[in-house]
Amino acid sequence: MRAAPTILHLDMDAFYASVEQASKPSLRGKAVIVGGLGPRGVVATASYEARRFGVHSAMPTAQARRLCPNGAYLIPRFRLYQAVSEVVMGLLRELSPLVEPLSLDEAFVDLEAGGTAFDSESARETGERLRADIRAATGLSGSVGLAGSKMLAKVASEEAKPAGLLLIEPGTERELLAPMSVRTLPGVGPVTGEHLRRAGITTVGELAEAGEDELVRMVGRSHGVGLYRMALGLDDRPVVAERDAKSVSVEDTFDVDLHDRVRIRTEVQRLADRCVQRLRGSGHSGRTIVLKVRRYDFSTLTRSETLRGPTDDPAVVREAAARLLEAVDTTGGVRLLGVGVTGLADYTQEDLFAQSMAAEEAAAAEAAAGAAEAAGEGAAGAVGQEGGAATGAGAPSGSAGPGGLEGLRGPAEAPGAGGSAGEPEPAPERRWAAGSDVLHAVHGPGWVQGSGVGRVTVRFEQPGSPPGRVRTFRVDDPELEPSDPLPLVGQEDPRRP
DNA sequence: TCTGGGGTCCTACTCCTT
DNA sequence: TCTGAAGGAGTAGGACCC
Repeated sequence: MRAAPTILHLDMDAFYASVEQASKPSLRGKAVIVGGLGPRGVVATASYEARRFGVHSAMPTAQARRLCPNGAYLIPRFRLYQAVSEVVMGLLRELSPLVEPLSLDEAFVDLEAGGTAFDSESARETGERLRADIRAATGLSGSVGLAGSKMLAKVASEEAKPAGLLLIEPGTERELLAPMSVRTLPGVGPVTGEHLRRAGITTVGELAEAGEDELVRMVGRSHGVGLYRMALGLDDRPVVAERDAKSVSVEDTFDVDLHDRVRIRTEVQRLADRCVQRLRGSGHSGRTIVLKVRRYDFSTLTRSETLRGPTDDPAVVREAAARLLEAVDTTGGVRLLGVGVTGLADYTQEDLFAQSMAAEEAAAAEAAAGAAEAAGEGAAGAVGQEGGAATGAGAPSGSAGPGGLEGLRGPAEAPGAGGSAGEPEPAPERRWAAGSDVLHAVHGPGWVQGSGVGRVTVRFEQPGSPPGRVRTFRVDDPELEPSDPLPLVGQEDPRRP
């Protein structure tokens, strides 16, 4: 084990909610809940004020609303969080070339490799300076853990929350860990935790006492050995700056279960296209196509197919996903569909056979679809409740997904809006998602506080300004338009009148 | 109104090849 | 030619993390 506590773990406090509070002065000190706002949405992050009401991550938003009815409920704005995260990661890279991001708001840094710390004192100074720099650059607070290993540094930052710093001195690890819950250790979730509890093991100390053989017997070889080592405070995993992605996937949960087979097929095709877009965006191709289906009863199954070579051809992925779907019984309804690609490569060696098959099958499918349409309303009739775009039933509750401003799409653009037959549609009503940024020609920048019955309520304020005033407009007010988020720290927006 | 989305890793099993 | 062992690839499911 390392002698010096020079592994730093940074964890930003209630990151998404804190960014929203920094961005919207009227929300500071208030309960803010960021997550999916649809009927099946869940909480991504709750501010500390909201946590006092019992709201926490992964809780269904509906439950959060019952616990905290007066909170501000906002959709995530991933592009903004990404931008803030890049600022924070930039500060970490000034400390060391060995920075391992775990997510937008968390990272490990090997301070010794960067020459910025070599003992407890210099590590603590570096950690304190980092926290100050982050606050100056973003206005946000982060918690810092310092220890001789990644596992301990992460435990330390968790203990330091919120807005603190904890350094675990070498030699004190076991004493510190012993009284902690086994759930403190990474890799011990609800299932393993319950498993251990039934065996009478609830603390890390009891885990260490149980011994390696007993743990292996209980939770399997790999997990058991790992748990035992962690219980002793042993962890020699290095900080790894570059990690190759191993899979790319997209999935949608629908507000209402899908029953219609045609609609399910269409959604799978759409997901396959989105997945390939992502795949190409990351500069990869992949060899194994995975279809994920969560049924009405929440049971989840996956089906996969491995091609002869990696592909990034949407037609190939679509066809593979469609073949996999054929083997799945969707009777009873489907609440989630997903398409993923694994076995990634950074080159494309097209499976020519698959490609030509795909082209042939696509042509055949098109011909068949044309024939079905010509045959009349039969297929459309089977669509049943999900077929109507007007109700929005069956639309994915994807507001928690990347691209946060999805909610601003008009119904006609929204995925899952349903297949509309050739009739001309009236102009869709503009939708304004709670929390999204807007710019008004007269009043300047603001954000959507709420909308409904043809009205949208906007609060005009920006980072650095005092809490702003609220005004209500018609949803189709031509002077109101969606806009990009403003930086959290820095100059006021010049567009402000 | 129960339970998101995007990942990683591990285990167990089957099938095929050597 | 048949049989069994070993190992790798593919597949499916589950736990966990943020």
